[in-house]
Amino acid sequence: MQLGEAKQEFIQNWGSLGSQWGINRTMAQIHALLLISPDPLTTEQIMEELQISRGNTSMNVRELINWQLVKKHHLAGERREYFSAEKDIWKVFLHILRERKKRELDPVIRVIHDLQQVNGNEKDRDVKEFKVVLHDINKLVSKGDRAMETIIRSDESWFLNTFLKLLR
Amino acid sequence: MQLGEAKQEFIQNWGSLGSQWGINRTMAQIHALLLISPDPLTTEQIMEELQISRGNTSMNVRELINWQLVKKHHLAGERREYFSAEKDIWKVFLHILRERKKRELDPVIRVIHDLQQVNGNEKDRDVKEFKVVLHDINKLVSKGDRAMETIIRSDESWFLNTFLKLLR
DNA sequence: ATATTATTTCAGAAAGTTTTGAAAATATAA
DNA sequence: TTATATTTTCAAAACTTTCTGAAATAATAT
Repeated sequence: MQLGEAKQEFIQNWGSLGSQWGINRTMAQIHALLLISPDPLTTEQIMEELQISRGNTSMNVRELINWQLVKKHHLAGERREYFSAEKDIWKVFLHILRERKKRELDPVIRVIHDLQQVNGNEKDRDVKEFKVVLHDINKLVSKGDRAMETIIRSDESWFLNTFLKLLR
Repeated sequence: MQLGEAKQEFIQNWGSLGSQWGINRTMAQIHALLLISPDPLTTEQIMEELQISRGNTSMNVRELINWQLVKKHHLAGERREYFSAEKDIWKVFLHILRERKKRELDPVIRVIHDLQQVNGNEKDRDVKEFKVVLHDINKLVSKGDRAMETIIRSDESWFLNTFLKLLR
């Protein structure tokens, strides 16, 4: 397989992986493109490579910057902005984990906590079942939350060497 | 807050959590409804509670059964089928993990492996960058894969007691 | 066997999401 | 300042996914 073909394949796959996990396909494709580019790219180059519009590029690059997966470069004597991706794949993973925890897990934890305050007679089967399920979910989610916190705070070597060797 | 209201809230939230993670909203809502029902429900009851069509109910219940999150009951002297959800939340988590690994991670591992066979001069910056990125992704994904395998094979008590206490 | 009730299927409709592209805003150059 | 290059915004269009509902199929009862 030749490089151009392999790059295309990689970009398409990264894109569909993203969309299966609720991340905009184009956002994931731009990320893939920047990941495998040795040098930062301009908006124009991204548009050209992925055959997408200026607006689409602008919106998704901004979102990638919010996720801290991509950063802007201002080159001396250059009007255009250049963009590059974080290349350390462990950091990429941590940024995504942190962002999704903040956007999704944290709100869920709040809702579960509120719902556990439901009024009702404990002898009522419906109330009992509801409380049991919420209690169990709360226990698991809290543990997941603590695990994520630990991973987010830890560095790669700790995680890979200590945790994964243990799991083996 | 009263029970009815709390149930609705829970179903809505479970549904939107699902859709953020690429799982059909209705499928997640049916799952939520069955999770908090002390007894199995009929198609009719699910349609009524969630205000959805027969077809939609049928398709999503089948999908939940594929994921092993829901099972059918045939009651003696009853023509209709009843459905209930797996209540052990750790098992729910394992079934989802197993299913998504099989459907998404496993194909990605194959693609990454294939793409690493790309031809090209190592001195070419593009080729070099591409290979480095793929090598790094492959390393991380393989480790994630092994971690998931271990979790899937382990039972609750092992995981919660040994691993999570360690992470604390 | 036929009738009755329940379930599944799937084409078209509805709803939701993403993308375009032109206009507005912003930034730098002359 | 005005001109030119670049980026951002957002309404409408295109695309994707999900849902409906009626017809087909299946299962049980009479």
